Amino acid sequence: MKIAAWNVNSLKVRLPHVLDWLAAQNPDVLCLQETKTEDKGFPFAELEAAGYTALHNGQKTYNGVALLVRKGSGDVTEVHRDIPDFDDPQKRIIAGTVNGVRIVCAYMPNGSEVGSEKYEYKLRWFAALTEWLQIELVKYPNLALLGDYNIAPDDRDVHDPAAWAGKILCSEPERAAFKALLDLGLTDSFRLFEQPERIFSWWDYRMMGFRRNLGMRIDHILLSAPLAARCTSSLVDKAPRKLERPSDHAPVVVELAD
DNA sequence: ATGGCTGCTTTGAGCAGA
Repeated sequence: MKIAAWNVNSLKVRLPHVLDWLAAQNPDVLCLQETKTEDKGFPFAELEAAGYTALHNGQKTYNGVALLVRKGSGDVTEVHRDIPDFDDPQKRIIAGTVNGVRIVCAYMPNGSEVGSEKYEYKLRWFAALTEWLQIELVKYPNLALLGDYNIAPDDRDVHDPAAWAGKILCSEPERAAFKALLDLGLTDSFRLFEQPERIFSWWDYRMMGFRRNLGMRIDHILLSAPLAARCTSSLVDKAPRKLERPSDHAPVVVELAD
């Protein structure tokens, strides 16, 4: 089973890249972040024609997440939107069960600047997510949490750790929030394998960030223990970042043995 | 050196992203 996550930074703009990537990679599940559209305007028909069932939790202009599930990979059941008992108008979560795997697609808050109101929201949001997943993991032992975490968990995940020390995406409270998810029994699939140095999943559009590989690894696939045991690969696919008018994020992909 | 790109918005300067 191949599952992936990709922050597309507007699905309207990126649909051709998404369709090409689905055709080339044939994933069972692709989780999208930052669709930036309401259901009205979401390309259900185009994705259906490409062989994927789409489930969307969207809003106008900002945020928005979607689950794309390949027809033939099994039905999507128990579809769920948003963090329960967490009052939040921002559409950041969609979950569903596919082929016995609980897929939680998440677009974590950016946080803007350490100490800002948005930063406080980010930390509260992570606390609510963690509390919810603790319960979910009892119900769904085979669980994958994937998406744009907006956290670089380690200095290895930052192109210039000294420059970013204590800054947004790298601050200690954010890294502690990431670790709190690991403490639930989840594993960063990327670190299950030996990886080359300086692998990132996001590069700033400015200053030729991609060409100079000035990036951060902030998109992650966390797996519960039974899924980590089945994981045979975890990587970042840089190819779509090289296309014309790319998203600033690249897809992250794992494969699970049957 | 606080810019730099890109996408969005009651269409055009301002916000947000990371």
